[in-house]
Amino acid sequence: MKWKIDDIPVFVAIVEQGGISAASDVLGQPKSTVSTTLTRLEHALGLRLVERNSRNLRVTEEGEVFYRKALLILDQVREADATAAGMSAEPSGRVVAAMPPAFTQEVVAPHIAEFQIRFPDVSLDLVLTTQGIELLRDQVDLAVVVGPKVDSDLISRVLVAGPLAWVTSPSYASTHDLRGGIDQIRSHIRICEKRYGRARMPVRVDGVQTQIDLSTGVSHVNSPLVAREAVVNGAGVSALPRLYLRESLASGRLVEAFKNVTFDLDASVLSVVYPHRRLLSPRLRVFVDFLEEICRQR
Amino acid sequence: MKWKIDDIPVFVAIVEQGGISAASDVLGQPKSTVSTTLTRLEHALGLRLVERNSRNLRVTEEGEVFYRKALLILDQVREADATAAGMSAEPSGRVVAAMPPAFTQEVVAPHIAEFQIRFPDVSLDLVLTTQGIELLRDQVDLAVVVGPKVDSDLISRVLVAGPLAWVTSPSYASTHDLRGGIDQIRSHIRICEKRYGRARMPVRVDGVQTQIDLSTGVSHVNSPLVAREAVVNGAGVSALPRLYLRESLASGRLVEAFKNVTFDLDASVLSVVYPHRRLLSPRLRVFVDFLEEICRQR
DNA sequence: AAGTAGCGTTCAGTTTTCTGAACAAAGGAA
DNA sequence: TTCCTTTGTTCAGAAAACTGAACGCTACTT
Repeated sequence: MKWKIDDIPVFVAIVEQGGISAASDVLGQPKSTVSTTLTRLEHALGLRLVERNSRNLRVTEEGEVFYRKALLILDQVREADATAAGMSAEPSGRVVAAMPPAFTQEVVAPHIAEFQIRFPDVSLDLVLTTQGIELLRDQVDLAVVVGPKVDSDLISRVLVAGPLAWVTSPSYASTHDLRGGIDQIRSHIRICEKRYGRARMPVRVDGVQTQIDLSTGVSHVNSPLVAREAVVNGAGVSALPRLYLRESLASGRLVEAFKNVTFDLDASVLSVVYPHRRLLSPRLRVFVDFLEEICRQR
Repeated sequence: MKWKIDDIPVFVAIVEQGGISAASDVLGQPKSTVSTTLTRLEHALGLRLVERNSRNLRVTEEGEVFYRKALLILDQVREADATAAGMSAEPSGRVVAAMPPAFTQEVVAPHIAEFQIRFPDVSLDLVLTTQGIELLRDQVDLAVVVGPKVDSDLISRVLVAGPLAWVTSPSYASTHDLRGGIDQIRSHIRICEKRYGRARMPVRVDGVQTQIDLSTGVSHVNSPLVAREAVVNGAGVSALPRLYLRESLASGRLVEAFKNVTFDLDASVLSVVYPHRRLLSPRLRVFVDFLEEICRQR
């Protein structure tokens, strides 16, 4: 096929307007462009579509037949254009998001209903994952990941950045002496999240930089919620992101401990990563905004 | 609408082949062209159609929707292309031809049935006219005209070129002395076609160039058939194109006279004129060929 | 861990298309 | 018959698109 589909609207305009000058007015193109376009189409098709001189124009029989076919093409083109316009104008469709289980259960789940009310045409496909995510390979739209992700291709926006807090159950606190130096403090820590379970975890004790061993003899789990439940049930003291502690502290199920032992800022960071800032579809944009909003509220 | 319809086949190939390199192989285009074309389409639509890196490609949800619309466009494009290919390959449709009445009745009419058998999909619309023809103004495809028509725009092919012949009825010849000089000859000419009715019609008498007055005292008519019938019925001698004399001479209804008085060659010329040599539709081409053939046979 | 093949993207030079200006032609008005 | 207006066409310069070459990246192989 040697003809250009983009010549179709020009040909249709010539036929319908009855002339090249009139067609150029309607198309908003110079008449030399319109004239040359018609000539090119006729040569590519090997058909004389229009007989014309400076005063008369006559659509040939072949031109009439091709014109009707051209109208069908334009019908479909307008349909596609309208569909594309609709897609880029309002949020609809499915968002596939990979997120950590704890974050999803504790932070996102309570707000899903409200998101659905606001954006009825957007469906969520939430993929709880504990492995590293690659958007393209894993065929997901976006991901919430631990850390301030920096990637040359991806856009990263920090959702949560804050310190950890030491917590224990009231009963544990009332039956144990939580005072003392680093060694005494260390003896109370029996479980913590795996990501913090380092042999030399940097902390400040009374403002003085030091390190604490959260590796040897401390149980690890890759879920802040499980660590939290263990502590609620008497498993000593643990350091957890404040993100997951709001309700437990408010209800008194947990109490803060070791207030003189603090972590550096941003020990607990979660980011949302997605491929582009430009041409981000409306539904992705609103979901990212939604995640930012619910994290800001905590 | 800011996107190019010609980008559609490229987009469809990328989706169906699952990659830009594979699509470029199928399309026969450089991969830089394919890559740039996709990028341009996405920006024009304001939609990310395809997520991709050097190893993975994923069609977005918007891309899937637009792809289905694109398939509908391509369906119509293929339909139009096939229709155009059919039109340029075999003769069909209507030919509108303006021709002189005598020529049509005497030369063309006897062969119309045979043309219709050979080209069943071609219909003829024969316009008998005695006025000058302008193809575009009069909305006709071609015309048979008197003379070796030369026009900057039109193609002209001579159908008939030959001398006139002097004829009379046998009874006239047997009751009149047709011998003598130019003046005696002149006295027998009482009717001729208007186009030859000139005061100084060049002829050769016994090979010697001279002129004969066919204007004064000679009846004129713009039909060779009417002049012929008049002569058959005793109206003296007339000069007529051989084109119209074949049956009459063969049957003995007319006999030749003044064999020593001849006209210059090409006194009687008919040409077919049509707009173009290139891009001549098949049905016009076969009709022109048909006219040439039936004239050649006479 | 290092090397390799093949992917998609980008850039600068080449090619193609677009178009303003000028021209020839047609038809209407004077 | 002459003049004028508006048409469609053509050409040369400008603008846009194409593309070969080079590059960075990814995943597989050694």
